Amino acid sequence: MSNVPGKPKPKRRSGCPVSISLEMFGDRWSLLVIRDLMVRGFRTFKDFQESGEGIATNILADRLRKLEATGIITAEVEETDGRRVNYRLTKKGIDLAPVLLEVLIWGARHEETGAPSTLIVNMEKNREEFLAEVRRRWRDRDSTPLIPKFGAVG
Amino acid sequence: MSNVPGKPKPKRRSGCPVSISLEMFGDRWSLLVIRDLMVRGFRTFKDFQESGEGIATNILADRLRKLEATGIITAEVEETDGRRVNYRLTKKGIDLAPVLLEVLIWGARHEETGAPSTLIVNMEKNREEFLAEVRRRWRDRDSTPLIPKFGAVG
DNA sequence: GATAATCGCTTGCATTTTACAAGTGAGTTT
DNA sequence: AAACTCACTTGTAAAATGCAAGCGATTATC
Repeated sequence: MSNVPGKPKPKRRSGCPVSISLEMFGDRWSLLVIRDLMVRGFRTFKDFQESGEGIATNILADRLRKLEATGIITAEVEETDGRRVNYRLTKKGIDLAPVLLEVLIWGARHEETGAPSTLIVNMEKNREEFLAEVRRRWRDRDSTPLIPKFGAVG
Repeated sequence: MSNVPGKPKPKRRSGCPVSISLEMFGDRWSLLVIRDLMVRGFRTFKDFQESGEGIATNILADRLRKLEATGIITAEVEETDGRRVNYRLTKKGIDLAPVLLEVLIWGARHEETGAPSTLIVNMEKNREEFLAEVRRRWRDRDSTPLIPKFGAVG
């Protein structure tokens, strides 16, 4: 399964894990979709559309397709309603929880965000606890929101 | 220093720290520049150009400008050579180390990368130690590379 | 059982961003 | 002062994004 020499197929910029990761979710939207699946209990296309960030439907469809292609999420039609497609994080996807948590902490610390500082301080102090809860909810398919939709800044 | 009410300046998509963070470095290149400043000892425009990832010079110039504008890096002309501009991470910039580390670990775990697995396992086990070294090097302005340039996959 | 909603998209088009190649000007070396 | 290095800028084509509208397959309502 290794690259046979002479095959000019290197679509990757480099072998660096950071670079390879960024090729999968290094854009303005992918991590937001993952965030919503992870801590807001989103499951459907419509959920994302109405998330308030204002993602265009074609971009959303494109991102969902790509995230599925890279094995970060799965998509399956709901049994009880054939219109609905349920998106879920895979193990690979839920493993992005530490990344998301660090991004969240960094943003909250260095920018004026809508997140209450007490909540952030709490998450910083109890990183592992927070991550454990995220993972538990994923295992249990528990879709009740863990983190609220932060309001506007100020 | 707070936003005066009535000013219609909300260019931000939402108050979520993740969203705000992504507006600053959520693209294919910014985190690579930060990575190179952080663990490869890069300092100049030319360093980035030759990093092997193949960033175009206009994009690089744009990213450096934006990262400076958001306070993640600083740029100053070298005293001993007026042609050279030295880029450095600010405190805000070095605080992205945990984000980068988690992205690195995730990529190495879930994709076939050029990073030796022993190195990754080691970093996973000693996250804090690794971060402490990154911070020490930043404080001391120690530019010797901490992590090598990973080769192609395979 | 026809009609109207809902859901998850797709399509067309204008705008923005990116990629690629070449060039420029300030500063330095020879 | 000629050649060279460095950090960009400029022009142009290609690709990605944003926006509005539409569409086909369900499902709910009358």
